[in-house]
Amino acid sequence: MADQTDSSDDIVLNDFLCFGLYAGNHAMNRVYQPLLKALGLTYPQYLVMVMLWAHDDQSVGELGRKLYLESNTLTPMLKRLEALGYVSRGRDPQDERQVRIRLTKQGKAMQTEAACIPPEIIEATGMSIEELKGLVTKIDSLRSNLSDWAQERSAS
Amino acid sequence: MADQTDSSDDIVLNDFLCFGLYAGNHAMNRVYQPLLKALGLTYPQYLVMVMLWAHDDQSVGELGRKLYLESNTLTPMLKRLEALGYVSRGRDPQDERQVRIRLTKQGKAMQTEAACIPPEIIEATGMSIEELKGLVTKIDSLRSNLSDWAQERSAS
DNA sequence: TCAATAAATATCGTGCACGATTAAATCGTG
DNA sequence: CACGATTTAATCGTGCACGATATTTATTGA
Repeated sequence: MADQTDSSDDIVLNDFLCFGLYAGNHAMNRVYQPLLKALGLTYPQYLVMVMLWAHDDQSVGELGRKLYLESNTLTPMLKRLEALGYVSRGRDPQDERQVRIRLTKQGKAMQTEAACIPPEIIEATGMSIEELKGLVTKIDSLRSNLSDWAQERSAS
Repeated sequence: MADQTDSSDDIVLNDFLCFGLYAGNHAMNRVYQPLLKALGLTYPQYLVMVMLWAHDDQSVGELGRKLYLESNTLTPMLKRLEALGYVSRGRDPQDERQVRIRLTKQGKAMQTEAACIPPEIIEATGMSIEELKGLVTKIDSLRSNLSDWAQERSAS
């Protein structure tokens, strides 16, 4: 009985954890929203742009693996980004199955406009860089564990 | 110049933080999904049920304040829970503006079925109770800071 | 070679999230 | 009492997230 805590405690803790992520994500969204409105981007669209700024010319699948999203979510989103004039979409001549996403001139130019956002977010968190680094590590480790568990689950 | 770290570091850190919450939330969703499918609930619906199990008979507004959601999200969700037979919706006779949400017999009964979920989630996190407690505290503190910042922003 | 399989993307339907707006009930103050 | 302001839900439109399925291209193996 030393290796297991009180189960009612587990319930509460779990609820707070799942809810914490849920609410934390929403709160982050709401901080980003006014900042992104100036760029005409939504939060998920911004994440796509961040990925492309880091590494231009990626396939839908590559973006999906990094963002943990699939084509059913990405395709419509990328079409919107294309309609906004920030990316181009085109089949890869070497493998016509793939669609390659590239930044347009306008999309590249946005990176400098967006540079003002991260410092604002850091400030909004009200945490020190050290605290944030620790939190990022913990959350990523949590995400990784959860992903592994879901993976094993679906395999069985 | 001692009070500000390298700004390029900030950019990376910020991107990882926002993305961490985003991806962590998704991962949590994906762990819950197969468990909740047995109950016929979605993740946000489950959160509503958790709130009602803790305290039955709440108004839409009360639920919204706890879940950080508003009627535009809650009303359709609560109607679905009503259609599923888990809650009832009715105007408060004392204040006809309010709609009170109550668990049905079936909704109350589900609590015992759902009791098996939290321990599974705890296991899926692959973390110790102490680690989780620390993480929950940190994330909630982050959420609180972000909310305050968004609040001040919109006020100005 | 060519049919079966696999891989990559797209489509469709449902449910959440949220800004903006609307409608109804209540409250407050003259 | 009356009427404007406030509170509470609901409605509408758009975009994300995702399960299930379809479509197209590439690969593999008799």
